[in-house]
Amino acid sequence: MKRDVTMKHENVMNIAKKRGFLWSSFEIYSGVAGFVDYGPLGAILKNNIINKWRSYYIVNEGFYEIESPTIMPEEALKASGHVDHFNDPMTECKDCLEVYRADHIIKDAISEEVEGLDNQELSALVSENQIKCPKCGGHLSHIWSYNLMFQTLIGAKGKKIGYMRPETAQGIFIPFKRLLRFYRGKLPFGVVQIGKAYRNEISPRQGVIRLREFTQAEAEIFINPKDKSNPHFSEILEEELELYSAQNQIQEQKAVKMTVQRAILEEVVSSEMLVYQLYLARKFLLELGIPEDVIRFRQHLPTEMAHYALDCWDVEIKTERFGWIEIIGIADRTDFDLRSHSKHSKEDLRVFIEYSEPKNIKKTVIKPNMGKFGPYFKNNAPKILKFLEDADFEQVKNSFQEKGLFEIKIGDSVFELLPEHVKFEEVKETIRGEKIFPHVIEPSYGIDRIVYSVLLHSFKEEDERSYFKIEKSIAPVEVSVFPLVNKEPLVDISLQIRDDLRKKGFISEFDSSGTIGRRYARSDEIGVPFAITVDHETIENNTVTIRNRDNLKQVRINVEDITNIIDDLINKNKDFENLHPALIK
RNA sequence: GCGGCUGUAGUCUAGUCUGGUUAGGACUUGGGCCUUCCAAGCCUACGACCCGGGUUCAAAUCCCGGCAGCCGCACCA
Repeated sequence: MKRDVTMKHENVMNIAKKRGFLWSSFEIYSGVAGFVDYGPLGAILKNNIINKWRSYYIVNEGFYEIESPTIMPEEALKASGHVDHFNDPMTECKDCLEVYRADHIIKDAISEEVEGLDNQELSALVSENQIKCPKCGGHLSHIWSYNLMFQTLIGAKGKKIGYMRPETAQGIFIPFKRLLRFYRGKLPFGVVQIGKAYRNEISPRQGVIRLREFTQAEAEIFINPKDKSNPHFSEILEEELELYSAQNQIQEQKAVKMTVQRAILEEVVSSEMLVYQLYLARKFLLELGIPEDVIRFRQHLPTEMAHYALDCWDVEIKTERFGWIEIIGIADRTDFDLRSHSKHSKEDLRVFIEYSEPKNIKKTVIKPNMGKFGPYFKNNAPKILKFLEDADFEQVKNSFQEKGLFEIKIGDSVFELLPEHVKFEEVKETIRGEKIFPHVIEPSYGIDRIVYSVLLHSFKEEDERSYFKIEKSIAPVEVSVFPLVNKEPLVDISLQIRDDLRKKGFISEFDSSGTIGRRYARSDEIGVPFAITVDHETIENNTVTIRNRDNLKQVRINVEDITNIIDDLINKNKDFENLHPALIK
């Protein structure tokens, strides 16, 4: 039987809605596309995923987290390029009402690069070249800007334009000087931020895959452009990655599985630091329970890569409904952002890199003979002095030999420098280092898409049973507690056990409604990994059964051992099969 | 944004074409009975015509607008 490929997606989303994982927002007001609510279980799941992310990047990598505002002033986003990039010029056909990216159809029509032109210039091109609707040949409307950023006004007078941030990254670049000082001036260092970002998508229609408000977890790793190594590189040489390089894509080949070592040797991935981030992303996804065979790394084609990026890889997850979707982007952003913020803010955002050995250099400087220089040039002397600081002495010397003078052009004026005005002097200088803009390696996780991937790939349908096989370390509810029948004293004992579990920090639920089978089914459906059942034997010998969601097996354990055993299973990652084998029923 | 299709409890659905009594059913859920291990059964309760306007004595039903969903196109630095 041929299965509808969208079935699984539908079923997952239905249960997610029914059981409180994901809802579309503002439902009682008909909803607004591109926004979702995380329900009670969805919110825990999302937080569990985020906390695992923190354990990777903050605990293991030693990066620190910051939190910056979600509203940003226009200047900051001008510097980052978002004000220009997010203003897409649009036009519409007056006849067939088709809407186009104006720059795209102009570029296609006249085969010229039109990037950077404003709407008026684009409109002029349309009329000069008599560009018509590519579909029906109709007249095109005026060109307007569609801004993908949500705009707002800051302050009571509402004069200052602000935008909801389109990515969290900028919030890390802007306080770079403070961060550099926090890390005591030494590269490399990493900073992370987890939070909401906003993009006013034209037509978001893929549910949680394309949201107008979404959660990003981003790390910005600042490194020396001349040293993109990673201290753990030697430990991961033999790790395998499914790499779908730009070359593979262009030549219409398949993705290639290769070791980390080979990826670097063959220059498939541009740096150790970048490939280490790919490895880390894969490890993280596997630990969330996402199967290996639905993960791949796709390199951006030169044409799709942001203009500032040097190398960029998407971590993609295979879905039945949407094909391969990007859930993590890992880019080498070079020094674009810091350089740009530095230019716009006029703050020096460079890092002083000390050479391992100070460099002693000899150079010849042009030293003015002020006794003659001053009286000769008079009030022009200061600017000529400044000019000579950067001048090439060889050039001056040669000019003296050939013409007996050297012409200095400053603005519209020309000055004649004579040999008697200066002397050449050889000086020794010690250079201890240089100031550079660090490069940035950025892993950027789309948390909402990861939540979707976790739900999608943990969903199991077996016979009459459907459930989320959510990795136990991120399961929203950790333990269910049931009385076998809804009778005292079983109910009372069950409630007591649930409360003990809660006191030990486990999210635990009690259920006595319906039959035991129904309760297991309800518990499975929300992915609770373990269920404890209180039965008649409990009264006799103080034991209960613990049931494993994934294989329905039960083990009888002592009531006193419950919290320790749950702790072993969930926090210490102990295998259910290795619990008290003598007691397996 | 454009075009087509669709909107009835938490879910699936009858009723809409041909306007007319209290919008019917199943599943789910809550309460109770029964029940000693995987959605059984019985009793009982809660629960809906997407929103706004129009036509009409009367609108879930016809018309217009909005919103949302699905499909196609476009868009997705």
